[in-house]
Amino acid sequence: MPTSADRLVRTLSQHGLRQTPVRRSVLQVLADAAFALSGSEIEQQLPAGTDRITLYRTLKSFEESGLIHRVIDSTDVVRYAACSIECSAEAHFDNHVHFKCTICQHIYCLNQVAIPTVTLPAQFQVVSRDYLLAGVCRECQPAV
Amino acid sequence: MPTSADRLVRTLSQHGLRQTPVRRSVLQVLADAAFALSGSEIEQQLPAGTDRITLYRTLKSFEESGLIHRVIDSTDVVRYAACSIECSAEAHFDNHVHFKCTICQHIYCLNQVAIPTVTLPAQFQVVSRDYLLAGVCRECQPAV
DNA sequence: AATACAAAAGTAACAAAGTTGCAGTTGAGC
DNA sequence: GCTCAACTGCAACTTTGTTACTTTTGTATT
Ligand SMILES: [Mn+2]
Ligand SMILES: [Mn+2]
Ligand SMILES: [Zn+2]
Ligand SMILES: [Zn+2]
Repeated sequence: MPTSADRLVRTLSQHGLRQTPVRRSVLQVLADAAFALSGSEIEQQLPAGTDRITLYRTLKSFEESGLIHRVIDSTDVVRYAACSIECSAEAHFDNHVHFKCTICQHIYCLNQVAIPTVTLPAQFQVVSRDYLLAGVCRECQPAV
Repeated sequence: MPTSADRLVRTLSQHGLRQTPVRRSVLQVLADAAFALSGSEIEQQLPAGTDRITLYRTLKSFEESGLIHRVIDSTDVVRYAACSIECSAEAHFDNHVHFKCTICQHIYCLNQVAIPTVTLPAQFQVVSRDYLLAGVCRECQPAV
């Protein structure tokens, strides 16, 4: 059976990326994360001394290669989550809704909830969609 | 008939905000804007010498008072647009879709297009929604 | 296994965006 | 016209991200 490390190696090579310690660590962190993470949140979970600039470059190439996707927020902080299906450098298929809890601040990928479409005024040509909900998550509901 | 300046004064006082030169200028800029503007874009349109810190504080209180709303983006830049209907400190009613053109980078408020709702897994309680489309706008369509 | 080379990492310097603390100024109600 | 909380202006700082350049390394080839 393939180990977790095997899977990392395969994912990187399938997307044409070289195997390096930083890349394996970053991918591991994002694959294990239950929520979308910001640059500094990822940095905190990496081996001490990992270079911040290299991290940003890694996130950029992961996003371009279709390993991760950006999760937007009503703040100025960009977060990332691992893509769950077969995204590639050619196209992302992350057509799902995101949910941000206003209590714990966690951002969930609701992979099972597709973004509904809208009808637009003529002449607007849509290429991608983002749908962000804010509210109170499962964990933060007041006790019944 | 009420002038543009009269309207600014009324809007500020209706939301319980004091009349100051900076506030009038910032509100004017956002009311005149066809697109959502970032902090520095607003700054460029203000009288020279207007303090950047005061601008940020003004945007914060305008947002809290319901004069303007945040427009999110897939970048780390926060933009603002004037609220079109009667939002207040108690509640915003900006339930419309936004559209970002990948050519001209302008972000339109599609005030006439309501955000469609989605059905969520149990226990997620929704408080607000954001819906951002990206693509090519009217102005940037290739010639026919 | 050694070689070659592009890709990635590391380092430093920098820039943009936003925040905090505090002193001074002013709008609006009395 | 006083009064004072609200607002402004300034300095210093933090966080996030970028650019330019040199060194190291992963991988394909011999
Ligand atoms: Mn997601
Ligand atoms: Mn809007
Ligand atoms: Zn929560
Ligand atoms: Zn355009």
